Amino acid sequence: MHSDIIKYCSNFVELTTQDKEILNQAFQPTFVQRKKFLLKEGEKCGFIAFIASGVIRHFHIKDGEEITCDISVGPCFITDFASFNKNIPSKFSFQALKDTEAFCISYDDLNQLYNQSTALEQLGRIMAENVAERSTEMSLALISQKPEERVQHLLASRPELFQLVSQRHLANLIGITPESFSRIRSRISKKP
Amino acid sequence: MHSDIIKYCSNFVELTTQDKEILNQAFQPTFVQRKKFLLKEGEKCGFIAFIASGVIRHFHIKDGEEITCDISVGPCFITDFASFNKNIPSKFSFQALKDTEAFCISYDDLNQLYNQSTALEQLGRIMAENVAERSTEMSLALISQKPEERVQHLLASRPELFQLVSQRHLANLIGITPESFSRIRSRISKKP
DNA sequence: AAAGTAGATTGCCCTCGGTCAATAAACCGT
DNA sequence: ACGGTTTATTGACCGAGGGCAATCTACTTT
Repeated sequence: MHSDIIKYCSNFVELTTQDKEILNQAFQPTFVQRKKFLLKEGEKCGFIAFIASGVIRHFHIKDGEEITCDISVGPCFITDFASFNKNIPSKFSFQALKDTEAFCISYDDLNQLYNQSTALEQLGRIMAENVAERSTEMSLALISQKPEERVQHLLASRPELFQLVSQRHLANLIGITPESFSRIRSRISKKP
Repeated sequence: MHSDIIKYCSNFVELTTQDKEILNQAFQPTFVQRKKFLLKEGEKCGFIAFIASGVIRHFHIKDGEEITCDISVGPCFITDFASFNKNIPSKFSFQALKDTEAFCISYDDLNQLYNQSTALEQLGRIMAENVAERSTEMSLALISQKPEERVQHLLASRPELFQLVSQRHLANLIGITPESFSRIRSRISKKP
């Protein structure tokens, strides 16, 4: 629902009635059917999307292969900041893995919105900080842990993903092949 | 110099005379001698630091080993958002590799500053977006490229680092051992 | 200048994960 | 329910990178 944006954002900042009004008007509802795309690599990512419900897979194509680099489960915000801010083609595609209810706002509308309310500007900052935090943590995991540790960490920290997405995508996410992912899993379940 | 903050920030937002005044007052100068620490892992990172000049190595300790996960060359801002925002112990140490001129602001002072000026709130958002962008790119490189590609990319994109930091640190940064780093480099210089 | 410490390089061996291929199972569209 | 496609698992083989140790060099420290 449209009002989910309000509910979600209220977790981070205090919104006035007017702020809520602005949010409601600025975000355009966009339904994305399972397997369809919210963004295709090479296009400009001219929006920030609030994913009210559903699941979005972020992937990049390398040597003809899709590399899944993130899985976003609603409610959350997604965008490609590099493309969004610099107005350049995106390196990523956003594909729905489940029917997804999204609400999008364009660059210009967003900046206008930022100028109208400090709470919203603050919200934008907090969202960016959260992305920064998450991907810093992800980089650290990738350079400091071995594949087997990363599998264990994934099992422990995001078990819900195993119902939502295929193992080949999960394997990409932690930088290994689907075959290794399968082998490591079976190795883990035998040993412990 | 203190005024470097103003110069740097002006690249991102328009600052009024008053904004400049506020910035000057809010940031406390902190000199960090080569090899000394701006932050030690386990402490709370209660500040955002503007690095006016110098070089800071970010590292995390894993199994008793230092894992260098970022190198920040001034001018730039650094912090650990996870620790800073949630007020929890940091997973990182910040060590100066060169004598470093930093200017720090505390959490409370920063939030006060955000309330005083939308330009500064905006600045905070843009800094966070930049971190998000950089570390998203870093994660992608780690999951989509092989060690040899990452070495080549590092050589191409940040050659200046080879003068500033030891190879063992650069090796960590791209998730390989110093020995492999050395071997891959010599392999590269022979082949093409 | 000497001694001691840290970094870089190289060799050897080994392991883990990558690659390729075959099979089996689950999923999909019609 | 059917045939076709995608996915998961397993096997066999291989090779890049890891681990360890020895050597050599460069840098600090006194």
